[in-house]
Amino acid sequence: MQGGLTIGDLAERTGLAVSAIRFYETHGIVQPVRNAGGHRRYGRPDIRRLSFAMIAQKLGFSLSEIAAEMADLPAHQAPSKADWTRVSERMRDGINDRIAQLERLRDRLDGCIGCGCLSLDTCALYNPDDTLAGEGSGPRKLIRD
Amino acid sequence: MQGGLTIGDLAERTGLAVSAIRFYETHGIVQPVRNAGGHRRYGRPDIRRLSFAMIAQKLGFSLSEIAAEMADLPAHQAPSKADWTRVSERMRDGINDRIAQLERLRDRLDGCIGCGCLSLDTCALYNPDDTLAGEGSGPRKLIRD
DNA sequence: TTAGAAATTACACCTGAGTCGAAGGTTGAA
DNA sequence: TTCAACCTTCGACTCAGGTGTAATTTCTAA
Repeated sequence: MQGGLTIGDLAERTGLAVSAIRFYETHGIVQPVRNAGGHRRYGRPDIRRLSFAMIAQKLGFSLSEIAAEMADLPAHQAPSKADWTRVSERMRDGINDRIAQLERLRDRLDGCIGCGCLSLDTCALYNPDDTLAGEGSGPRKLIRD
Repeated sequence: MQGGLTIGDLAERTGLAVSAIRFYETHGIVQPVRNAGGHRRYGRPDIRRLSFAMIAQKLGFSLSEIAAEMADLPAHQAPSKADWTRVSERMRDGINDRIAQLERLRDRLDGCIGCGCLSLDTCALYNPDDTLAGEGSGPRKLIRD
């Protein structure tokens, strides 16, 4: 074992699959050192880094966004209380934005219920500035006109 | 042409790519007939069916959900005003659910800002009943304990 | 009639967030 | 020393929602 947690230990402690932890490594979320045999060895702060990433994912952030957020933090070091506060405030703003977007959409839909026009030219639902699914890989072609 | 719109006509009228319309067909959203040469021929109601699908997508529904919704409606027929009202009310309910989910999440996060515990055992963010991304293919392994 | 536009199919490829399996190497306790 | 358990890499596969390409056929207007 010689200093550090194995990937299996980390998987057990975080509930993540071993494969997922390796995958997160490709995104720079954790950066384990290697022992003589080439096996990954993690520090205790990595548990917290992964916990952090898991929560951020639940909040709707992509792995790339999470990695960008974590890049500010020193590798091999757990996010401090101040770090967590700063990042979680940014997260809350993101959630609020999404709520507001959905509310605007719902209000527009309310205006349309019972209308049934579905006209490409006049329907208010056709040209919303904000599209729900900026996430994912939908049709990139925007509806023009 | 002999009766009906070509897939190109439909693409032009809806703003969708021809390839996307064919893809929607595999999901049962439109069901064109074929002419003697094997080309797809659409009716005018299909414009409305596609418009309907595009709006529903914006509202966050998957193609499968949309197809299920459309299955109630007669194929080759435009959704009537009553159909549209019924479906759009269901959609609004879906949006409201998602807003409520996000609000619960935000409230929990608010409770955690400044806490910084990130403890697997005690953090309220770890075991939320509702996960933001029920969509997509995230880690299927749930966090136990 | 004939050029060329538009249609057809089938298959490969893309992102994101992973999972799974094969084939082989390392570790650590008895 | 042995041997199971664990680890390594790499590539393929998943799912959604498509896009792009190739080879071929059909349609339409001059």
